[in-house]
Amino acid sequence: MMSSRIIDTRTRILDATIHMLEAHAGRGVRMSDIAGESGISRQAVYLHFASRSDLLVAATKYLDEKLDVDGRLAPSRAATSGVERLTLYIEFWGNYIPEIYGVAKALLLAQDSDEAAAVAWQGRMAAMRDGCRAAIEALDGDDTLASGWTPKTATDALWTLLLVPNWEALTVECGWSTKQYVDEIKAIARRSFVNAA
Amino acid sequence: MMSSRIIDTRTRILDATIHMLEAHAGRGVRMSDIAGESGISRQAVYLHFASRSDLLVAATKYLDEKLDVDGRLAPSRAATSGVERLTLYIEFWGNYIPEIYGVAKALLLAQDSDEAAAVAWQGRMAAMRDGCRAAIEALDGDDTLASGWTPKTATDALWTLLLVPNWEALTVECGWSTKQYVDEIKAIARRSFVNAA
DNA sequence: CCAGTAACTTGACACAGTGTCAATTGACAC
DNA sequence: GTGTCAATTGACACTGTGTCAAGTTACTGG
Repeated sequence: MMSSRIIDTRTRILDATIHMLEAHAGRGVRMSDIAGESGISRQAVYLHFASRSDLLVAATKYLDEKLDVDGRLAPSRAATSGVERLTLYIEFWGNYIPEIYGVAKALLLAQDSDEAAAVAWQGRMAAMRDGCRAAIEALDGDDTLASGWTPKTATDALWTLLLVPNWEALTVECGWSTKQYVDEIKAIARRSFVNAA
Repeated sequence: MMSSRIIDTRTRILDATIHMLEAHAGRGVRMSDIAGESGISRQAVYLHFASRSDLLVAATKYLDEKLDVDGRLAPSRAATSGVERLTLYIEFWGNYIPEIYGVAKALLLAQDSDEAAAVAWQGRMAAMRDGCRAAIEALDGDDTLASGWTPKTATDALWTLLLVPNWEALTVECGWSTKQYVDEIKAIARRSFVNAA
């Protein structure tokens, strides 16, 4: 079979990409580094991915599948109240970020030179926003959305709160554990978005 | 006097840098673009700044002076209560970000290739953190710091809340006005950090 | 077993951007 | 007028991305 070897190499490149980005926090990883880690020549990478950003985008998609993003989202989707949904969504995302951090950071930094990377990152963040919207709308449906918010503005604010740079600041810079991060963000979100009533 | 022309050119480069970065949101601005905008040759820029990151760092310092960052900080420093200090600091910083956004973003993106840029940005953010700490300590001194926080964790959280990417998300991506941003961040901060008592 | 095909290798090169160097020009100061 | 220093010009080294062409290896199907 011809495709098995193709897929194999492709997968090896993706695994190597993720490994390198994870190890170097997404900074300063070159195509030649990834090729070396994959055990193939630099040029051969281009037989599978058109460009660096193409590879980065594919790596994020691959990671989402590998980490079973849909499976992990199931608990929050099954929540029976708005508050529960909000809590479980933060729980999911807060524990997910550390696993995608390297790739996310690389995509974030590639925005400088590369328009395609910027678009791809925005797309990935739009998906995360859907989860935020669902949680806020669940709150709104329960009449437990704190006063002063519209569903749109509350979604904006929750989405922003959960952005990767915030996780980065609190854990990498301030030395918080992921558990601390999750707990505090939950507390801030509850105080900000959930009506006391 | 010989130094007047030197300073003049240096200043022209800094103004051109800020102008270009502002106009292009900090993305894809090259040394040759800055030189062109300054009306000098690309190589001449290196007579005044050792490297691109050196120029970016100098531009942020120059901007801080030009925008009179100390003068703008005076109101929050003169606050007579912790709550007032918190509010006025958010007011200051929230209105300051849009003016430094281009340069800030460029420095942020330069982190990829450049270690010096990363260090410089962290230094600038450390300065912003001092303002956060002062506000939190003022709250703590008034016994109005919300329960569940230590001064350290509250400073971490407030500092993170005020980071540039959050302003970027809410204004650039979500379409909020700066006034909206300032008001909502104030509300979130008050609900999160100020004791109801 | 042999022919063909597809992945991969190697070496070369184009291109963009940063940073350096040397020789030259031009202005201003003493 | 002569020296000094900013700035110019042209050339070049270096890094990283992306492309191309020619050759090699390995598997596949007749």
